[in-house]
Amino acid sequence: MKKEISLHHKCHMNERCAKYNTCPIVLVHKLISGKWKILILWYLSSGCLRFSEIKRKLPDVTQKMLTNQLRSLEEDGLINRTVYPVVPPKVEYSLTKIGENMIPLLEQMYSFGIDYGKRNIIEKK
Amino acid sequence: MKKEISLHHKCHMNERCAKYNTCPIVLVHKLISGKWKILILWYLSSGCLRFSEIKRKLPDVTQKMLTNQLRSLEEDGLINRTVYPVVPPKVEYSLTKIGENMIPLLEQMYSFGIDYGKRNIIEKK
DNA sequence: CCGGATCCATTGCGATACTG
DNA sequence: CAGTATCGCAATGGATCCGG
Repeated sequence: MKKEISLHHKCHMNERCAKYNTCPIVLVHKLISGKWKILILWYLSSGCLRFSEIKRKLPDVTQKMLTNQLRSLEEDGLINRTVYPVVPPKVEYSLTKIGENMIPLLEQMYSFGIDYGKRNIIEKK
Repeated sequence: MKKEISLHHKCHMNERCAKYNTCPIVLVHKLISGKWKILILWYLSSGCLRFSEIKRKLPDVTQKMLTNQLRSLEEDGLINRTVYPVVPPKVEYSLTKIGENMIPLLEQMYSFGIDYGKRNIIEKK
């Protein structure tokens, strides 16, 4: 652990992370720091969902914004978008192969969330 | 793994994640989805840094935005802000105990970033 | 009906200048 | 050095319309 930290402690100055633009953590940051991306990926980690189903799970997001986020995730190769030419229209979203690799990360976020919630109760927030 | 997924596949509908506002992943999302939070936490995971040092590592962030993000992280109990009453002013930031619990998560993001980068090279992007 | 595109009103953010 | 203050623009939300 200590050793792992030492490998990046001079981020932007060592061989693994020589430049800001090629730093892996900067890359991940760009992928998931969209306003709703983590939640979208999380919901899709259980299986594919329709547009309206995702929207229902995200009460605070506007339709336009959700469309933007889904398009961005699609461009980054994290989710698939499947359009069924039926009436009424049906569009399904699912994780790509690469997107599925993010599931352990999402699971760990979930665990941290539980831990964080407990600590904040203890520390009376 | 499959079992773990089954525990949240009805997120917002089961006992662990009954409501949007109490869902652990929503909580984590609020903590780290700020425009620069992941990167700030990552840089601080190697040790405390001064305001100007963080700024130097983030060429694209404005001073105002960096201040906002640091204040928000402080409010959420993820980082400490230490002011030294000297001239010129000196302010240091570091992870709190809770913030340190996020380091494994950040390490996993870093690993995913490396993996994602490799795959995109292979798939000629 | 569903997914998405369009038109404004509002908010947030960046650039710059200024201060303790 | 580490912020605040101010202003103008770009991103965002809400309502509406559209096409299948």
